[in-house]
Amino acid sequence: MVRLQEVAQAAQVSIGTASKILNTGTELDRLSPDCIRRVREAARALGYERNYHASALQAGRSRAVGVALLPGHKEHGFASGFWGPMVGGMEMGVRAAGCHFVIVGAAPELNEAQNGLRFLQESRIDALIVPGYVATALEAVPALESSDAAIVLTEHHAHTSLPVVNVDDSAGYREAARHLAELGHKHLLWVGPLSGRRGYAQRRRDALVQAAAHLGLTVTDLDVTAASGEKAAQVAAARARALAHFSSRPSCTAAVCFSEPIAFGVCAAAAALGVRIPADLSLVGFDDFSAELAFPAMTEISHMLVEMGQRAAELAVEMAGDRAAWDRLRGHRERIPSRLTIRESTGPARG
Amino acid sequence: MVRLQEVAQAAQVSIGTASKILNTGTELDRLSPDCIRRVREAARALGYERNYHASALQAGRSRAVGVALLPGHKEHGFASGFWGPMVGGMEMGVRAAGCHFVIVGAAPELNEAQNGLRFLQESRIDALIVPGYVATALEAVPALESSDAAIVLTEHHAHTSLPVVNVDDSAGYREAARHLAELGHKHLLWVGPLSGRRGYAQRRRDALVQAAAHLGLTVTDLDVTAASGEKAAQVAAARARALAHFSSRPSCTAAVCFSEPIAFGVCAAAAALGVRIPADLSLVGFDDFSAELAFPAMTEISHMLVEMGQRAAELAVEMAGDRAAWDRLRGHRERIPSRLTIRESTGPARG
DNA sequence: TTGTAGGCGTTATCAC
DNA sequence: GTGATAACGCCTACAA
Repeated sequence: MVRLQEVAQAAQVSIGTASKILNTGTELDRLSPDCIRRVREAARALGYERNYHASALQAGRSRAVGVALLPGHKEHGFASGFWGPMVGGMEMGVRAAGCHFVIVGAAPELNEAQNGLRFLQESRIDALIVPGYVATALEAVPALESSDAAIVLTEHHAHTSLPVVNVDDSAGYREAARHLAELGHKHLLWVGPLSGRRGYAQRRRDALVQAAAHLGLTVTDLDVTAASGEKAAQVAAARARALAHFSSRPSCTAAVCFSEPIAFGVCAAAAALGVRIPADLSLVGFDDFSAELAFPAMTEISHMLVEMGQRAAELAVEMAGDRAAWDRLRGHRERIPSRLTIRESTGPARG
Repeated sequence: MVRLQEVAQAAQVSIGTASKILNTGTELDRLSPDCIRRVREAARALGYERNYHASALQAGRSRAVGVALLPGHKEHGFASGFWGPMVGGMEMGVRAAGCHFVIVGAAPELNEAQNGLRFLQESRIDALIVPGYVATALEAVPALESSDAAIVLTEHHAHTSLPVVNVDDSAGYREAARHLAELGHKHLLWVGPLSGRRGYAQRRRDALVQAAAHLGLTVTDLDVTAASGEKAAQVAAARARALAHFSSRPSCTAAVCFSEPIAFGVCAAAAALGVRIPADLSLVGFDDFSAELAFPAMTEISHMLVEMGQRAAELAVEMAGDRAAWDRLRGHRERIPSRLTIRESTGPARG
């Protein structure tokens, strides 16, 4: 390891001068260009790199942001594709601010969120992001809330005074309705769970219904409530319901689904019945994780997870910077609009 | 922030004693139980957490492992599901060793791998993992190689003296052949690219053909070479070829595919033709990212990416620990066998 | 413009 | 059993 000391020696300057030139970049204008050059060259020649820990120790902060991925995220995320895009977006956001990015896992006796809190206290990270979606996240919130630190939540719908970044499901459904209206569709089919107590399904359907009404379209419901949360169960349930529905001559020329598994189920039913997509039926999914695996490639509404992660990271970085931001962002909520990605499964309404 | 100093004061001991008790845990047996208790209580009461940077600075190492995700990984990974499982596995491996896990991104003027090298030099991380698959990774290797540091590669097939963890594609195809043989299938169809210069396709097909021969099964080829690397193009190409193939009465009762998109294409063709899966045709895919979206849920060979990431992390941790391991692991290669996950798309051969 | 002293929080060493 | 002291490498402030 090359120390600043050695660089200074090689360049015949004091360690303080070398520090200014290489690391802090302050008062550069007051130093002789020759001196600056000498130091820079010496550093390069010796392969000097500043010691992160020494620097962080003295600065009192780490320029690092962490994300606490709770157990549910991993299972959910690995399978569904949630995790990758969101964490990727965070990475981009963090990186853009010149900070670095740490994945906070569990520790003995400490779950991920608690460990994140510890990382904050250890000043191993300056800010923490805690994604929601899973029950554990909710439980963790009181502790987070009371910790008075730089913490950002994502996809969190319960009360909190911490800043939150959520998806706006509705935007994409409005876009979908508009898109289908432009293609001449008059009668839409909503395919999704009608009975579950999950707010998501209701919000999504409401968005579609409202937008449709606004555009003069009707919406018929096709209830798909799968036996389990497993994707395969949802595909199968949707397929079975769609099979039944499309066997009688249906009046709807377009189906808008609650989720990707449901859309794939409808797609499978269509293929089995010889219902052509999009000629006979336009199909819109939601999630946008594996849309290209469908045939034809599925038009889907995307959560915009990359953007969500990125935005959460930006807020985290903002909070990491100055404590004034903690107050400024108290109670802050923002919603990233979901967006329709048009592919091959939507087309002009059947004449 | 609570310093060790303050805890020591509160507990009426010296700072050195407090350090032994709270952080290093050495020589605990030589201290009075009462003293230990006092210190522990004071620490808890004050909410003391060791300062990570101070500790890392003095120890000369960070107990952190990084992964350099090159640009290609992100695009590839976000879309395909590579990234999530692999990084998740790494996280588990790193965590199990009590280290923490950093995502190394690009920096101005530095790509991810180069930045990873810098992180190593800065002793911001003790070891670095560089996943392969993408061209950038290959280009980065010479620099990594010559850097004499704790670096592990994954899925890297060119020459290097750094330790490498690769997938063993073949294992899963052997399993698939055995599985199908047990179900009474005699004639298999290989569906994949035959002409491309990609080693992957050839290795996978070879594994299937060999295993089949061994079991007394025949293998017929169905060449699917898509116009582009896009998944949708591969699905469409596979569907078109399969449509043609299955329109004439085919002798094969089972199809084994090169990839998940190809398997989805075959599945779509089967649905369109009324070929029932698995009653008329058993279908095996490869990748295992979205197998549950198919109807019926697709039997697929999994890359075992979680295991791969985990194993790479274990090696990285081993190298982080002592430099002796650098030599011990020079030229080390290991292969994680891919594995068949049986779902609903395979069944007894059509009588 | 440059050098130096002091401190960031922890830990290892060694006398007591 | 315990308590000073000197690193770890960098940065700020102040003196020269």
